[in-house]
Amino acid sequence: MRPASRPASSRGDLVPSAVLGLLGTRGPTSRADIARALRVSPATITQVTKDLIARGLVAERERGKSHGGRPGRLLALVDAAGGAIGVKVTADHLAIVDARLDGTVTSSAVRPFDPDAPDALDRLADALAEAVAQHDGHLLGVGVGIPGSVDAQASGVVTAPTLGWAEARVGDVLRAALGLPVLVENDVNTLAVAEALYGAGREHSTYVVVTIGRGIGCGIVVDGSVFRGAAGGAGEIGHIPVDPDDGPLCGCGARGCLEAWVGEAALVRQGRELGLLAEAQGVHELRAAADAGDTAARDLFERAGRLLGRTLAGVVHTVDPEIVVLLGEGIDAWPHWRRGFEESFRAHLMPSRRSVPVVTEPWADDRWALGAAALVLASPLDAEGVSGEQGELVRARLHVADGGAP
Amino acid sequence: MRPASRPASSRGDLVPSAVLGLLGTRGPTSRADIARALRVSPATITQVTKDLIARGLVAERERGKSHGGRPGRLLALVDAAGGAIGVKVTADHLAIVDARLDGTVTSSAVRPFDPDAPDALDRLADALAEAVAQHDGHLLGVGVGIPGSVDAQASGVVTAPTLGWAEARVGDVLRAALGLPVLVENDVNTLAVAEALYGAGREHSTYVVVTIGRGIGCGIVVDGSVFRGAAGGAGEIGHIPVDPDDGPLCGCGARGCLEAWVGEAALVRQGRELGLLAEAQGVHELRAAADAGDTAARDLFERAGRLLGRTLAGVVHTVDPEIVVLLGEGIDAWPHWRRGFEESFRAHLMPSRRSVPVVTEPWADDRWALGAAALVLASPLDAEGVSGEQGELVRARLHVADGGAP
DNA sequence: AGTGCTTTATTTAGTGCCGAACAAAGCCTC
DNA sequence: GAGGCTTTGTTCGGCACTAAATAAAGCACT
Repeated sequence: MRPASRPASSRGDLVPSAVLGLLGTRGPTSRADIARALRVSPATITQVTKDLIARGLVAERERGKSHGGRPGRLLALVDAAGGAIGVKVTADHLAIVDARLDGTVTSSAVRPFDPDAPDALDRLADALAEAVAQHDGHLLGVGVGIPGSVDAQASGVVTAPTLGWAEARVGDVLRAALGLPVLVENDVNTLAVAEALYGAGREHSTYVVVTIGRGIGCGIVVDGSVFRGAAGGAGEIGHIPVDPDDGPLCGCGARGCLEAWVGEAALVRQGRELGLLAEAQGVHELRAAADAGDTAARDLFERAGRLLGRTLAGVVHTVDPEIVVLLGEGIDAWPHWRRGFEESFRAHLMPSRRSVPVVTEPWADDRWALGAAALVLASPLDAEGVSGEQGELVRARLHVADGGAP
Repeated sequence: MRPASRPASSRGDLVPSAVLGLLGTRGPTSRADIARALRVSPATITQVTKDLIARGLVAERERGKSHGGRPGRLLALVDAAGGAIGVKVTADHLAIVDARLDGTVTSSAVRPFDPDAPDALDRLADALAEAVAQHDGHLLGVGVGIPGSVDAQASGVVTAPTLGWAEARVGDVLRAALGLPVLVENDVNTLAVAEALYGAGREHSTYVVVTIGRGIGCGIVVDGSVFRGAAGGAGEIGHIPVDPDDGPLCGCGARGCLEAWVGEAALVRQGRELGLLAEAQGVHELRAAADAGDTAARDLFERAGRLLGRTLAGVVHTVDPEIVVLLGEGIDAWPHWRRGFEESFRAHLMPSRRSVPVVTEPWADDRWALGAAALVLASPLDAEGVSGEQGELVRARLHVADGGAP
């Protein structure tokens, strides 16, 4: 039988979680504003908040401003009602953060990591267990960002060539070891989720988040939630073919992928071929050369920008986003990419699309891990059930919060 | 204020419409099967069908087969409980069909049409009024397929360069003239909707529908409903840049668009440049030459296939569909495209994506217009509210069906 | 001050849908 | 054919949410 055309729509009991999530991300808000933001009736908000106040999760604060009528009573979380651990897994290290509902990071750590080790998953669990033990307060769950494909956030079966993992049951192992809800997602998608909570998502509902760094990635956000494709593999724009004559071999096995031209390894290789870099030098030195005015280095970045611009024009035609957000550990070289990018990108867009905004965001080292934590912190807002059963568990934990009132 | 992160989710009252839509497209079905297909509880189906039977819209039929237990009573629409008019607008003609809920076409017509005429919209309304007058039975609404961008199905503001229309208020004009619900959509998206109802949608929920013909288009279906992008412009893959050195000028104003290489006009132009076609000859003769074994013509199609294959590989990486469906008035030449396509497409896919199925569907002249009609016929199944207020009106008309019982 | 207007919050009656228990109707095995 | 198993369909109590009416609280005019 055909899969039902309508996705269960998981009715019921979303509003209390949504209210908590909203208060966590937006701060004090009046009942009327909550009702409008969540598109539910004011009556519902009255009922729900009455219950939340009785349970000690939410409290009334001062009066808000009048907008021409009776001013609202602001409601706020009693306390940072929950936190989450986020981890980004890479080929050589783990980045781990402890974050609160409002997106502030309370602690941050980096650990060496060998994904090829036979007990790699256990080591990952150990590192997370340590972070969990150090956490102070009520912990909602653990988010994991993976450079690869994840079948579903809730199950967490991972296939990641760069880590040498195939069908690794990351979710199951970590859940068993930690006894907490665990959400696993492609690393770029975690950034897209974080962006939806704390970044572009505040202003827009449909956009793409493009990462520039070791690889080229893309998270697609549609109506406020991350679009994953049929098997969690949407947004792999690093492997869009960009060269008619095949081009360099990519790590994925195909030829002429975008990433094989403008990924970090490709840029370094080109820099060495041009004699710009010595053996031990990397992309950092390449950028320094361009900063210093080296025309060969500048041309190199400019070519990369042109290629990226042309490719993103295709992505924009396919997805039709409101805006494009650029991010990633390579973003500090963007001024050099930009010259090639802007011209090529705009020239290849159809007129109705030509003014789509492209914005860059500053980058911080813990950004990947914060994205993973955001996965957990966003699940109360996840109406479509992308986070599945594990999201339910996070919501359940949010409800039994021990309060922690002073 | 930021647009709410959750799309209203339009609670309530969806099930009766969904039941009618399901019975219309699937034929007689037992209550238990309906409940499973719609993912609602059997209790709800009992209640809803009781009401529908009382109102004369649905009737019990013979017993079904036993699946090891009590056999179900099949339920069916009392009658083809409604029909819809669909029209496809092109630069030189209108194709109009009258279709029933199950997708059968009861009448079909083609009228000359000049979209540049100052009263073009009134002429369109006249042609549709005639079709409406000729319709026998209960009419649910009118669907319009447009080769261009449509802001939203329910409002129907059209920007279509090929028709010379900018911000044309197609929906408003037709609604005023016809007094019926009118849904307007990009023509490729109407095919995607039809596919969701009667084609690939029966087996899959996330896929892309690619049209080959005058232009190259793409409808993206996600979880059973059409993905439109931020402004209804998603899927414009005909304007993905495919040539690093700019390439031929496209109708959209940019250079090197896919469509400028493999659209019908481009193929004909290339055929003429190669001396394969005389002045008055077109793509039909080009295909005939390839059929007859002309190697130059064959190479021409093969090159087009390679280019399409490479581009679609990029689309597959971006969207991650379960399958790719090929369609369109140019599909009869597919065997010639295919040689170039298959090799190029597969070679540029990453391993995990390499086995994505590509299927072609037979083409008929009224297919575009049937797609437009499907827009209306699908709106009872439209849980996400893509069809908006006009979809509500279609549902309302479905409910007050005059029955027409024998 | 008084009257109206606007916005916020609560109360009340009602609806759509669900879960669980139960009844009905066919196959199976002994 | 008697009971058991399986699947279908119904009943009933309950819950989440809503619309509409009402109260409450501020501003803006006279």
